[in-house]
Amino acid sequence: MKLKDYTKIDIVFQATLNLIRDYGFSGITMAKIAREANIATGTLYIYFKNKEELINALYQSIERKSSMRFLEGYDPNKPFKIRLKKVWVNYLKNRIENHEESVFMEQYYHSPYITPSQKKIADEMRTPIHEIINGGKEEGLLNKNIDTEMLFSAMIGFIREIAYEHVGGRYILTTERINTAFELNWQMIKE
Amino acid sequence: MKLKDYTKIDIVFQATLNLIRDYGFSGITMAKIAREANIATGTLYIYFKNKEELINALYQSIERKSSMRFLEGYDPNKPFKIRLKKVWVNYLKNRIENHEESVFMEQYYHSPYITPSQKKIADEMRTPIHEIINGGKEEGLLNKNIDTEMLFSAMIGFIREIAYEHVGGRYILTTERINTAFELNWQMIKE
Amino acid sequence: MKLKDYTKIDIVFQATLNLIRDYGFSGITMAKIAREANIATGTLYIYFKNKEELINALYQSIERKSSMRFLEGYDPNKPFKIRLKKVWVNYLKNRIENHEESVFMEQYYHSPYITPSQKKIADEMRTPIHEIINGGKEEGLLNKNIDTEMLFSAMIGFIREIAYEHVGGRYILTTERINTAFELNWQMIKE
Amino acid sequence: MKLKDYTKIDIVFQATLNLIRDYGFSGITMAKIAREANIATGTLYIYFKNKEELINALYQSIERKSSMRFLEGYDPNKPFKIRLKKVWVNYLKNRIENHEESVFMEQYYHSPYITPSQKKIADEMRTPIHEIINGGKEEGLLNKNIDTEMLFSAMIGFIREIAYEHVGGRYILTTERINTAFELNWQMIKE
DNA sequence: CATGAATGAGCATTCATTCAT
DNA sequence: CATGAATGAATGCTCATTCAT
Repeated sequence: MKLKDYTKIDIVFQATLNLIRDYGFSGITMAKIAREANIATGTLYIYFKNKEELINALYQSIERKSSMRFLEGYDPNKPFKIRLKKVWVNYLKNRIENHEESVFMEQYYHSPYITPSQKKIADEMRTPIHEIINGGKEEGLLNKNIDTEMLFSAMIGFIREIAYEHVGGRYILTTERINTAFELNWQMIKE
Repeated sequence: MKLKDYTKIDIVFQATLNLIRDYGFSGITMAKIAREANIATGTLYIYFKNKEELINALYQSIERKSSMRFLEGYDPNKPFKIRLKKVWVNYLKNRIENHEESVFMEQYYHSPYITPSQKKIADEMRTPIHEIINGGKEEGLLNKNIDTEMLFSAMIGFIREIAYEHVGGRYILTTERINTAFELNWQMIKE
Repeated sequence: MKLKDYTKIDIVFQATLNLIRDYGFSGITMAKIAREANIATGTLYIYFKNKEELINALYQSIERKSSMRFLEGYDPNKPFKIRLKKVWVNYLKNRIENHEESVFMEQYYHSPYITPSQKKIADEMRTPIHEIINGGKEEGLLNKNIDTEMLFSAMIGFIREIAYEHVGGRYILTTERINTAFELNWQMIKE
Repeated sequence: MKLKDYTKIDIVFQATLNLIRDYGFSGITMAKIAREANIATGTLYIYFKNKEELINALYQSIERKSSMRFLEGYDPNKPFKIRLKKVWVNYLKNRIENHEESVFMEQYYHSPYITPSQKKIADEMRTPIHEIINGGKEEGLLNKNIDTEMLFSAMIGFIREIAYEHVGGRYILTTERINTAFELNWQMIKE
């Protein structure tokens, strides 16, 4: 018997992301996904009950992968600013190197596919970084008078924006510029 | 010559935005738009050659309207920080009060409907604010060593983020919080 | 505006019956129905929400039509045997002249399309004839010792069977044979 | 040579009948049959070339089995009426106890699966009973003036009808009612 | 033999667009 | 202008059949 080939799932995910990159979220069809993944349409339905489940599974896969990337190389013993910069740069790199995924995530959030429970999970994804910020406040390094949500938004929003500028070719990020950006952000949130 | 009923066009635009808010970009159909606007599907094709043109016209309408909103109450004679805050708050208010429009704009940017020429126009929409920033630099009030694009991103990204948090009900903005946020941003970019 | 053309519904019904006659109940598809009716597939969905509703509407239409045919030319003032023969012959003629409808009805009864409520309605369709039989019992013309259901079955089953034989070309009914058949049935049920 | 596992074929047949009972003729798929029979879809194709052959084989199996059941306990030495009643009751019992088979047979007869040659075989299945009737005529016990086909129809149609009523729960048959029914039929056809 | 993953033609249904009124 | 019925290509999905293991 031919065994289920689970690597096919990743091929399908990548095919879907490619199509979203090229045609947008509303341009994807099961037939296009199958063609891009070099499988038959029917095969898609072996691995996913329907289109909705494919999209949702892709979302969860990306969420899991990017969550892991945020903490890559994170060393809890290093000083706070070093640790924060690590996460900050990881997040920026993730948005740049996996730009299609980021685009997908944002479009998914405003699509009919997302369910309230998944929306909640997406929202909760932020808590690990909130905790890092709170840790910084406790160490007396971050401004305790500013709500964590606001400090978080200041960083996340900035990163998102410069990542988009970079990917769009309007403002290419160099190591120097990345360092500058982080310092700018640091000035903003530090005590 | 009798002019076309432009009010009806606005009704169609609003209907489309409502649907995108409720069902997402990929959930809209010409039939749904017509029903939501209380007209016949055929009537849509009197005002718009096809779906693509409807979407594009909606985009341009929103762009025009929001550009105007940015400079509402802007007084070139006021001091720089006042002027900047005016634009800053206008931008924030626009994102909150016309959230559907903002969602549409971002989804449109990643849809098959946008053309390269419109993408360019969308990108150029940023120049007025760039100019304000450059004015601030010339007055010696903003950090000249930081690229305008970066200062711009720091502001725009932050605003976008807290607007989303507010609309999503996760971090409700009060006048006080808005003031705090602007001051935070100001600390970041000022000389 | 082009008005809804309700004669189209009958054309669709006839097309469906033709297909069931030629390919059987399990051989019908919406595309085939549309082609046979000389309309576009999409048009079917203007008149029927989906395939199930089309089938159900066809069922109800046939039921209504055949109910009417049973009592055609029925004169309540005529003697009982004459009246019974009228209904008996009407039923036989209906099964022969509208054989496709009869085949459809029986297949429908054993299909996934029928709902319990419609099954009940189908069952209740028998009551008018039950009442005629009961009338005959009261007049002392039919055997009171035999359950109405049984007398009913004896007639209906016989008619059904000879109608099938006739349509299948195995035993062609002439007026004489029909008369003989009715007399046979009458001998069976009379007092 | 090892014989194919004929038990498995019977399991498949039973599974198919179950599904037809529950979902109707148009609701059966090879996958459902396989699942109901607790085997893999591929296995079905070891025993049957394709779906059509499976259906046809099921038909022939049922035909063979029910033919045998008609003459169960039939004793050619018994008096005619006893012999006729034996066959009559056997036929009734068969329709009741193997209701799914009966439903299948009738649906099959009006399906795209049946071939003209099989239709002929199905029609010829009636001859044994025709012969019994003719025997009765020769013994002077049945009405010679009535065509054998008509006498046959009067019996078969009646039995079919009361069997359906019984299975449908509308008119439950007891031994007494069965006896009454046979006597009714006998009155109708006897000399 | 047995399995069930893989296939792709075919199905029910939707939807942008046209057209008769 | 306005309508909504009509169209048929396209979509999501199913299913008989094949095939690698």
